[in-house]
Amino acid sequence: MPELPEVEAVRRMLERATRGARIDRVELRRPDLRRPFPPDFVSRLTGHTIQSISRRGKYLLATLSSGDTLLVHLGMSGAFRTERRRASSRISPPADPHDHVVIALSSGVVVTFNDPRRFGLMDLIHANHDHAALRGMGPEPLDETFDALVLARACAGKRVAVKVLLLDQRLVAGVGNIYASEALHHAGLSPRRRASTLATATGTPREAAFKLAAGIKAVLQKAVAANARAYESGRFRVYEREGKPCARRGCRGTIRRITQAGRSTYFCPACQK
DNA sequence: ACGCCCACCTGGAGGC
DNA sequence: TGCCTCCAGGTGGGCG
Repeated sequence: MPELPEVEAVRRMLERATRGARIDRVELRRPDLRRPFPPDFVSRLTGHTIQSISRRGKYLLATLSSGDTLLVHLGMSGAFRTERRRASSRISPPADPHDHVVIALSSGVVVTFNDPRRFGLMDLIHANHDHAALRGMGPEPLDETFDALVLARACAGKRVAVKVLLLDQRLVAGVGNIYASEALHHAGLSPRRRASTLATATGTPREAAFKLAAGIKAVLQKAVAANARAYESGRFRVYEREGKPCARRGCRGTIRRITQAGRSTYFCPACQK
């Protein structure tokens, strides 16, 4: 469940479950996810302590006592679960064929990474180095560094539909297909609108840029506060609500689904202009 | 640089 | 029951 709010919920869970514990054992059940694990992956994790878990966009970063950072992306279907180690076995049994990585901690907690589609990613970043995946990533949408001005500058001159541009992690980090639709609905903007219409030619924000920046912050903030439980409860305003009435107060529109850049977009033609 | 398309991989849902 | 097609929340490479 991997857009910013879902990744943030995973971060909180992992931080509670792993912080301060030493990695006693790492088991790779296959040689790769989306890409192969680095050759020294297991040895560079084993014996080191997890100091903190942070997040950048949709990436999780575990800072280790060695100075290395474990980088994780959940892809489309990646998930972590944690459990107390069984007294009888050193490591949890291979219950699921998609349990690809099993990490046993000194605390007795076992962390398992499960990912059926295997679009996930794990890599190690050496101390004081950066990583190609994080280079060029846009600002955190919930930081003050992200606002209408930043958004407008990124939109200026772009002919692409604004919804498609929102999926570009170089513009803003962590927005995916669900929250792109939700943010545009919140802002009352059509997903089909050209990105360039949010800014003047020189990148000065128009009214729509203020609305969209606020919409992105509002939907993400709300989802983070709810610990990203909206997906399970189906509590979105437009996402997967094709044919249902628009949830906006006073709007009599019906939610439509269209395809943009090969992905589903949901919106209300009546109140999103 | 930009915008578009496709591939990566598995599983679930729905049609016939 | 089975077989087919389509769809899914992400990313990145390649093409014109």
